[in-house]
Amino acid sequence: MHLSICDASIFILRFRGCVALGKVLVAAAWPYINYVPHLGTLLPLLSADVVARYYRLKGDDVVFVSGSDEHGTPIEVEAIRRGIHPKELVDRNHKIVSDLLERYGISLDNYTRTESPLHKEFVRRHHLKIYKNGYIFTKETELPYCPKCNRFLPDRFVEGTCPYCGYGEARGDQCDRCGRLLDPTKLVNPHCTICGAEPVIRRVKHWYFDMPKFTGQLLDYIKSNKQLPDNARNFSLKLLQEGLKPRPITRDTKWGIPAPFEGAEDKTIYGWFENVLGYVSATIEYFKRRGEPERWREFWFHREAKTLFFIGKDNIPFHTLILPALLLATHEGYNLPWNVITNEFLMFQGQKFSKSRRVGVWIDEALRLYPADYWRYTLISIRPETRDTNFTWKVFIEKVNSDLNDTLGNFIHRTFKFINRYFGSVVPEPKNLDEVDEATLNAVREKVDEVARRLEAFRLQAAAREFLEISHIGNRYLNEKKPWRSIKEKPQEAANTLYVAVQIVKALAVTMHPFIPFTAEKLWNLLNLPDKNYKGRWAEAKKPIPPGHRIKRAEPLFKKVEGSEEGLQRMLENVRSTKAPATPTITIEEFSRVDLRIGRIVKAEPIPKSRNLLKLMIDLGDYGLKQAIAGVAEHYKPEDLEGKLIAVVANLAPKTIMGLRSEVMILAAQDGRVLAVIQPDRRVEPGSRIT
RNA sequence: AGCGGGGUGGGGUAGCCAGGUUAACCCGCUGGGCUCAUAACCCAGAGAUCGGUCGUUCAAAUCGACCCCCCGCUACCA
Repeated sequence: MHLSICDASIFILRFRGCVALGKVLVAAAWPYINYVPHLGTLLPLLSADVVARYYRLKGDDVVFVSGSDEHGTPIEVEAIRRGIHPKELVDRNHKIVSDLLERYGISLDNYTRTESPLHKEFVRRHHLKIYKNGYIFTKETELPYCPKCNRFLPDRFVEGTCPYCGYGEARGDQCDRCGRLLDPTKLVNPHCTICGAEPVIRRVKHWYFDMPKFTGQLLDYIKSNKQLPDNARNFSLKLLQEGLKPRPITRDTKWGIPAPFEGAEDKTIYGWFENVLGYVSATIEYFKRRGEPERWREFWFHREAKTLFFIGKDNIPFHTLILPALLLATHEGYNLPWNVITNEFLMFQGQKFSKSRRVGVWIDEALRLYPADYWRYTLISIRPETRDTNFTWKVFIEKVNSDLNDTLGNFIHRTFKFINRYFGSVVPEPKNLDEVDEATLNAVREKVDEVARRLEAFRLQAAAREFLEISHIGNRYLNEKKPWRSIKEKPQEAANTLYVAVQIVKALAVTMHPFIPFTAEKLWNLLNLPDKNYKGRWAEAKKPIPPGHRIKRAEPLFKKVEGSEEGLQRMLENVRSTKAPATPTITIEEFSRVDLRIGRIVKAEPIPKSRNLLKLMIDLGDYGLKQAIAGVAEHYKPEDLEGKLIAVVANLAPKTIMGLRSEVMILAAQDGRVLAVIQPDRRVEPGSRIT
C-alpha cells in the first residue's frame, strides 16, 4: 500500500478518530538523566503506564516503550564536574533510573536508552535516508567557542553582562533580569560557565533539517488529528502560523551520536533530532529481542495501530512537529502520532520543581518514604490536566488517608473480615437478591464502564475518581443493608449482602489495577484468584466470584500516613541528608566566610525536658566562652565531652533553642545512626582557626 | 515585550471547546445515624452573586470585548 506522502487525504483517513482497537503503542517522554527524575518528570511515564495497563487488561496488543535520554551538553558538563566520562555517568544513571521505574511499577516493555547501539545505528541510517531525500542542507554560522574547554558553547553556557540592562549574569540566550532575548555574541565580557574563560566567535558549518518543507503536511496532520488535546493543537498551530525555520541538527560536541553526513565526522546529532526517533528504535529493539524482528512494523505502519505519546507540555513541538517531520521525510509512510497526551506542570508547594534549589520531591527519595502505589494514586488524582497543579504534603496525606485507606481500604477490609468471621471465609450462596442488591451490582458495572470511558479519553484524574467511587457504593451499600444485624435474624439476607459486597471488591481489584497495580495484585491474591497474568482481565470486573469460593484472611492494604505536613517535609529532609548529596561547588571565598575554629568543651550539661540536647560551654581562647546547644545527647554523655577539643562554627548567626541561646555550632559527622564529633589529632590552642 | 494557560464555597479540583433543570466531587466544618470495619463508614446541613466590567442571547461559570491579578513559555528542566 503506497500512497503519495504529500496526499493530505491519507491523513484524513488515518486520523478520523474511529480507529479500531487492537494494537496500541504507548510511548512516554524519555527522561533526561543528568540526574534522578523528580515527581513531575514521572508524570508522563506514570500516565502512560496507567493507559498501557488498561489496554492490556482489555486484551489489546500493547507495546510500551521509553528510555533514557543520555546525550548533550548538560550531561557532558555534569560528567566533567564529577570527573568521570559521560558514558560512565549515563551507565550509572540509566541503571538507577531503570530500577526506580520498575519499582514504581511502570510496566515498560522496553526501557532502553539513546546509548543503545541499535538506536545509534537506526538514527544514523534514518538521517542518511532523509539526507538523500533532500531535506538536509548545510550553512555556516558564527558560534561562541571556548578555547580553554576546547568546545563550542550552547547559548546557555555563555554568561556575561547584558548589553541592555547591564545585568552581570545574563545567559547567552536570555537575560534573566530584563527578559530580553540575547545572542551570545552580543554579551559584554562573555565567559564560559564551565571554566570561566572568554569565548571566541568561530565560523562553523552545520547541517540543517529543512522543516519549512513540511509545513503543509504538518498543518494537515494537526488539523485532521481530532483527538489531539487543545493545548498540543493550539501550540502547534501557532508555531506553524509563525512559520517553521530550518533547524540545525548537528552539534560540535563529542558526546552524542556521530553525524552520518559526509564532512560532519567531528559532529554529533542534536538530541531532539535523535531521541524522538528512539520511540521507533525502542520498538524495533523490543521485537528483535523477542525474536520477531518484523513485528515492529505493525505498530509503525499499519493504519489501525494507535500510537500514544505521553509528554509534558514543554515537549509539544518535538512530538507534534519535529517527530512527524522526521518520519515524513523518509517517504516511507510511517504512522504519525495518533495522539499526544500532554500534561501541564506539577508544582511543589506552590513553587516550580528546581534541582538547584532542591524544591520538590525526587523519585528515589519518595520511595524511601512511602510505597509506590501511594505516590501513583496521589499523582494521578492531582494530575495536571487542564492547568498546573500543586503537590503539597497536605494533598498527599488527604489522598492516602482519606481515599486509599479510609474509603477504599476500609470497604475491602470490612467485607473480608465479615466473610472471614461469619462465613468461614467462603463466598456465601445468594438467594433471591432484592432490588437494592441488583441495583447496587448494576451501579458497580456502570462505574466499571465509566472508568473505561474515562481512561480511553485519557481523563486519568476523572478515571481515578470513578474507580474510587465504586468503594463509596460499597460502603453505602453495607451501611444500608446492615449485615451485622441481619446475620442474627435473617442469615440469608446477610449472605446475599456479603455475596454482593465481595463482587464489588472483585470489581475494584480489576479497576484499581491501572492506578495502583501493587495493591491490585495483592488484593487479587487475597481474593484467592489464581491468574497471575493480567492480560484480558478487565472483563473479569463484571464476572461474579462463584459461591463456595474460598478467600483469604483480611489483611490491611494501606496504612495511614502519620504525622503533619511539617513532619513529612522533615522526613524527606532526613532521607535526603542520609544519601551523599551532590552539593554544588563553592569558591574558596565562599568557604572563607565560614569561621571554623577549635574550641574546648569546658562544661557539658543536659537540658531538662529535652531528649537530645546538651548545653555546652566552649572555650574559644581569645574569643571567649561561648554557649552551644547541641543535639548530641543521644550519642554522648556530658562527662564524655568535657575537656574535649572539637571543631566549631564560630560565626553562625545565634539561635535560641528551647529558650537557651546557642552562639556556636559544633561539628559532627553523621553516618546513619552513628554520630561522631570532629576533633583535632594533636593539641592546639582553643580559638585556633581551621582553614 | 509577545504568546499561551489560568483565576469556581475555607483548602484542593471538575465543569467551559458542543450555552439551558437546584454549579459537581474530595478535604474541612455543623448536626445526626451506625457499630461489621484500620476512631473507619453512611446520611443531612451550612458555605460560591463561578476575578471585575460591559456585551451577545429567551438563557452564560460556559460565547465576545476590555480591565485586574497569578503562572508558564519564547525550541534540549515532564
